[in-house]
Amino acid sequence: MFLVLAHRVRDAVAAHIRQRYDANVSVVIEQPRQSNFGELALPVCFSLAKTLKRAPRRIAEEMVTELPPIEGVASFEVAAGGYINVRFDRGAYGESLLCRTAAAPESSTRKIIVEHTNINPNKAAHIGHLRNAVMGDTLVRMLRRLGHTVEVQNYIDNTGVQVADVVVGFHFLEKKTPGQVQALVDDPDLRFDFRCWDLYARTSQHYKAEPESLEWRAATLHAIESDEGELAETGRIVSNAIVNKHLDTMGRIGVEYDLLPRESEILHLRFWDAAFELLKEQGAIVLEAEGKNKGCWIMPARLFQESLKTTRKLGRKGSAENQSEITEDQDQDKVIVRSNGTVTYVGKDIAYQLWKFGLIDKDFRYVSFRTYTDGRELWASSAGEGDASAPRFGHGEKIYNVIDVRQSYLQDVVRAGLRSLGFEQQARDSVHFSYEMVALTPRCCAELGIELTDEDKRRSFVEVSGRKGLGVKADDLIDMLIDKALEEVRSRHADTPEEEQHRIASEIAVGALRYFMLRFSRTTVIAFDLQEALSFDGETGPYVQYASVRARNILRTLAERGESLPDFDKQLDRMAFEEQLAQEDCWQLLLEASRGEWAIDRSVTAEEPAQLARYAFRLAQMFNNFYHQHHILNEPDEFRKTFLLWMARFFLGELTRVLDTMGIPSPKVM
RNA sequence: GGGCCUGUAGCUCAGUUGGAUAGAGCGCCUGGCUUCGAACCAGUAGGUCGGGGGUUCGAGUCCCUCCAGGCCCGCCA
Repeated sequence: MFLVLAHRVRDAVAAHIRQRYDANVSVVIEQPRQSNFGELALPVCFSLAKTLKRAPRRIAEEMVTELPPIEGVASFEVAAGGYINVRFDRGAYGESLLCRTAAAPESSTRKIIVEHTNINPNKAAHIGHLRNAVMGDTLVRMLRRLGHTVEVQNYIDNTGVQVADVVVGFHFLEKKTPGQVQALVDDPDLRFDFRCWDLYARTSQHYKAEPESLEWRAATLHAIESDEGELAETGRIVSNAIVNKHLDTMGRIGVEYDLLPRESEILHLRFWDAAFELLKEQGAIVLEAEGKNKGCWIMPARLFQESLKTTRKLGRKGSAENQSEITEDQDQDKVIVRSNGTVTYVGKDIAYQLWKFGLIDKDFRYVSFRTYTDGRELWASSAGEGDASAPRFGHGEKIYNVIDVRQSYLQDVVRAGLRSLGFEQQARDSVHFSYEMVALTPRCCAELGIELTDEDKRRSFVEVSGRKGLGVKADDLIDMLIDKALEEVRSRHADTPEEEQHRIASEIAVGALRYFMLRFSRTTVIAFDLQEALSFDGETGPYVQYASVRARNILRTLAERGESLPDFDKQLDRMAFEEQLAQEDCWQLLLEASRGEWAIDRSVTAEEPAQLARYAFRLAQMFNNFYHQHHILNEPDEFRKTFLLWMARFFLGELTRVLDTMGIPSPKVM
């Protein structure tokens, strides 16, 4: 509703300005700094002042008297140096929310692909992976809420060095056969992914101590790529088992996928060959005849350096000066195909990105990988037969790649690849949804018994490292959150059955975790602090969940007292809202609660999920305040009580939807 | 050496394409549970927005420069 009205005002004012002043300026809508200024603020007169060469305040005064009436708007006011503040008709606004027929968003045929999680299938997931998955999953939920068709892909690099190193550990260090590794996977008393976590660190240490053992890695990589022999078999066992563990972990926090495209199929179905031909034809890559890259197919540096400049906000001032900086420097060229004929990681990524847009004449075959409890099917790529009933994947029109910021350079190269193939639009529609890493504070390391060098101890944070085994496992963190929540739940609801207690604790844990991962903006390094992450007070997921529980409690207690919920449609009308909403705190809460869709829209446009988290917190905060001031069930005035009950119910519905958009459950009790 | 990001209250962070009196949480201090359960609410204290220039009606926000910190720049993935 808020969004509808805001757009109506924007369009009406823009039309008025075109007609009256013959000027075409974009009408920006802001939220006033102070709530008593009104519901919308228009700074448009400031920009208009430049073209009209008149004082902004004068223009505003003139415009306020000349603007035609707009449905739902009560008044316009001039403020400060030339703002136009807009006040809504409260009665009409309330009434429109009463008989709201949640207009289903127009579903578009445009498909958006979001790729996220992408964890190497060689060890347990850690907290950095959680940030990726929560951010990606929230983006998906927001897009779907806005009516988009979204396909979620979780890319599995099952042929890379990371998997190879764990295979090396099992085969060469522990002398285990594929059968013995499979036995470890099947052992119910063993966390296979935790076992691999340690083994991976051990193998890395071994390489350091005995560099000649790196031959094992080369042999294993080769075996995995050709998919022959015991090493390859162990590789399949490891990666499949770990992928399943990752899916279980993500399932705990409500993250699901549609497709697992696997690197093994990118290789075996020769996606790269198709992409290679295209790149050669278009001259995007060239065969280097001499120098350090002799015998390699390379992408010249100027391609992605120029591409960078066009993507970023138009170069600096002197472009001539900049031109000279782009030199024919071989050091900067990016090798795509090695001199031995094998393709690099970026090359495969370009091929994959082309496939996602439907730009190469190749497709995977698909097999079902698992069925989620809600009945949704998760598919995986396959080089074999494939299932004819699989849906059509790929062919996206916009692609979000949720990958941490350290991959920016490679993502730029991928985009440059598209651009030099002439796919300008697709390059623009390839979004690197980047985010900063999750690091550990020295204090956190100390609490977890992780040894640090003296140098690291002096830093404000330490990077997570799988090779060093340095990190916090996702499942460990989730377990800690559940334990802490369970303690609280037990002390508050001693009579509740244990199973129920555990369910509530899990919901609170998920809320705490997902909110924590969302509340920081994407460019902020999260210096992970255990105590901070385990907090349930203040700006946290449980705080927001608690507000919804309070609203629910009011409605439940009403029923327990034998009173029935009033028939709001009959008892409330425009006049009633006008009267009740004259009270400022009620109006402000209602207004904020009705802004959910607007918040989601803004969050997607700004490509910043943290904005939605902050909106949810602000809304919860306002309700907690409201809750404290109005003792709804004891309200003596029946009419007012009806209104307040409606407010509680409306708030509950809206907050629940926003929480759901962030993948945060709304517990029945807390 | 080049590219990107960050610097705002004691700590952790927001700050809406330049706009009205710079905000929140935590922590500290004070007050509030016989209530729809306090995982809460109210209040106090706490700021040269890293430093210096510039652009204009207006700068935490844009430009330049310096300082500090982080990430990336491989025939690894």
